Amino acid sequence: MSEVKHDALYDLRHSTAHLMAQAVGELFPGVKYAIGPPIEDGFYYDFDLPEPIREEHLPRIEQKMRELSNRKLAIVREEMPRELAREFEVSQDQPYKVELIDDLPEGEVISFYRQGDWIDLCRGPHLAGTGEMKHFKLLHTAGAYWRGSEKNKMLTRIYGTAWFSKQDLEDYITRLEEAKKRDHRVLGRELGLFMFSHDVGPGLPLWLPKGATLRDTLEQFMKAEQLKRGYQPVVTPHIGSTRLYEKSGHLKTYRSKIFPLMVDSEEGESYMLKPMNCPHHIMIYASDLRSYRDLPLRLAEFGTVYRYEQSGELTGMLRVRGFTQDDSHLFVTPDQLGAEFKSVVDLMLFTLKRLGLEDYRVRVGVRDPKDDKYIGSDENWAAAQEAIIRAVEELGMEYEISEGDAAFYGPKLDLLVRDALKREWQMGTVQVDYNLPERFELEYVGEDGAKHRPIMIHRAPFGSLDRMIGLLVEHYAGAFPFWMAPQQVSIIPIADRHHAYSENVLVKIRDAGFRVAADSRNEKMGKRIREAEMQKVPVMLVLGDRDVENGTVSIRRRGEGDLGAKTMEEAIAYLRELQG
RNA sequence: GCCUCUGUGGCGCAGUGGUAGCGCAACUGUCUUGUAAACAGUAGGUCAUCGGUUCAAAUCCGAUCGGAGGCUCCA
Repeated sequence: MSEVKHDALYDLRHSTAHLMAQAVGELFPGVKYAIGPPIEDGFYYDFDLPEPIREEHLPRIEQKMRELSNRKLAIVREEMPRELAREFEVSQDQPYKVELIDDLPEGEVISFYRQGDWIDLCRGPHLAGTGEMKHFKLLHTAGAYWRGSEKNKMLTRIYGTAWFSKQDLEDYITRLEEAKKRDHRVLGRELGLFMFSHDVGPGLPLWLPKGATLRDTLEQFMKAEQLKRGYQPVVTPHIGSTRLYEKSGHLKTYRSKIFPLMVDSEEGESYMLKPMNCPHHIMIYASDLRSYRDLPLRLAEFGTVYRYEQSGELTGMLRVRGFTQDDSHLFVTPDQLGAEFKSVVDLMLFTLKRLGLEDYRVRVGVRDPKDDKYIGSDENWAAAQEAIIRAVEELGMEYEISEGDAAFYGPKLDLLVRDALKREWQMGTVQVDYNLPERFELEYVGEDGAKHRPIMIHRAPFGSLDRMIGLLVEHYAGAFPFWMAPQQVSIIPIADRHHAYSENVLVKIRDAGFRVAADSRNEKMGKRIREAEMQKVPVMLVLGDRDVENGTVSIRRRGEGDLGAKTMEEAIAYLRELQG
C-alpha cells in the first residue's frame, strides 16, 4: 500500500477510525483492537472478536459513532513510559497492542489518545474532539490477516470513508456508484466483449467477436510499432517441458502458481503450461551462435501464459488464470543496455499516450533483502538496479523505489496507471535481467573474438492484453476512441426500400478500411439509434429517401447527435480524421 | 487459500415452508419508419449442484461449485 499523504484529511480519517473503534468497543465488549490507519479516501480498523462483525452491524456502529460525535468529547494525548504502557495493555487484555509496543524502537515516546473513558495506543496526531467528525460512512467489512501475514489470525476489518463536508461525502459516494456502472465485468457483457463460463473454468476468459476485434486492434497497433523499432516476431508453444522451467528457476518460484503438470508415465517426461514466455525465447536465442553484430536481438510475441492464481484472487480481467502478454525479450550487450532500456521506456510512454492513459506513476521495484526467492548474485542485482535507475534519471522521470517489488530474476520498472476515476492499475513492466542469461549460459561473440554474456530486458508495455482491455473499458466507460472501437460505424437504413443503398454504402465504408455493420432489422429508426448509442458505436449513418436521392449519408456522432447529410467522400474523409 | 456476503429463465430483479412471477432481450405477425424504446402474440426456469430436516423446500440445515468485497500474491 502506498503511503497516504499527511494532511488535514489524514488526521480526520485517522480520528474517525478511532471513533469507530470506540463505538465498536461500546457495542461489543471484549473486542481486541489491532490497528486503524487512514487510507486513501477513508480509513479502516481491524478488530478481533469471538463473533465476527457482519455487514449488518454497520448501521448500529455508525449510529453509535454519531452519538459519540454529538457528545463532543475532547481527544487528549497522554504519554506513558514503555513498561507502564505495556502493563496497561496487558491489564486491558489487548494482545495486539502489546505486540505493537514490543516492536516499537527503544526510546520512542509511547502515546495514547483518550476520548471520554475510551483510550487507544496511537502515535497520533488527532483532531481536538469527536465533535469534528460529522461526515463519515462505514462501507463494508472484510477479513484481514494480522500484520498482513497469512500465518497469523484473520481479523475483521471495517472500512469507512470520512470527509470535511457533506458535499464531499456525497461526491465520493457518487464516484463509487459511477465506478460501479463502469465495471468492466458488467460492460464487458453488455458490449459483447468477453465472458466467463463455469464449465470452462474460473479465471479463463472467453473473448467474444467484439472483444476479439478490440484485442486484434491493439495487437496490430503494437505489432506495427514494434516493427518500426526493430523487433522480430516469434511464436512459441503454450507448454514446455518441466526441465526447461527447472533450469530457469520458474518451477521453484512459481511452484504454487503452475497448473497441474502433464505427465507421460511411459516416456517419463512431464510438461507444464507456461507461466512465462522467457524460457522459450531464450531457447531461440541459444539456438545459434550470436555475434555482437546480431545484438540487440529483440524477440516479440503475444504470448499466452497460465498461472494458477488462488481462487480468491481472481477478479474479472484484472486477475485471470490465462492471459496474453505483449511480451518481448531483448538480448543486449552491456554497452547497449542503457539505450535499449530507454527506448523500451519510450515505447511504453508512447503506447500509453496513444491509449489515452496519460496519468501514471513510475515505480522501480528492487528486491527485498530479507526474502530468499530471488536468484542470482549480488553483483548482478546491483548492476541491474543501477542500470534502471540511471536510465530513469537520464530520462528525467519521477520515480519511487519499492523494496520487494522485483521479479525473482531481476529488478523492474512498473507503470501504475490511473484511470478516469483516479483508480490505479499496475500495467506495463520492464525488467533488467543478468541472471537468466547466466543460468542458461547465453553467449555472444564480442568484437574481441571472445565469448561474452548478454543481458536480457523483459518488457510488456500493455502488461497483459486482458487486463489492459479491462482498464480501457473502465477508463472510457465502454465508449472507446474511434480507432479502438470494435464496431466503428453502424448503418441504419430507415425503411426496407433503402436496403440496397445501405449495402452500397456499407461496401464503400468497409473498403475504406473501417469496421462497419448495417442494422437492417425491422425496428423503428429511433430504437436502432438508441441501441447503437448504448452499444457505444462512435458513428451512425442514417439513410432515408433524401439520402438515396442525393447520394448522401446522414452522419450521427455518438453522444453528439445529428451532424447532417454528407457526400460519401466527405463521410469517408470525416472517418479518416476520426481514425487519427 | 483465508474472512464476510451472495447464486431464481440470456440480462436485471420479485417471491422466506404449501410444487414459480415481472421488466428487458429473444421468437412470430402487423406497421415501412428522418435522429435515444411502435403494437400484438409466443416461447423460455428440475429456483447453481448434491445431500439432509419436513406431510410439504426456491424458502430451513450441511457440503460442493460459481460470483462479489477484502487479506495475501501479482501482468
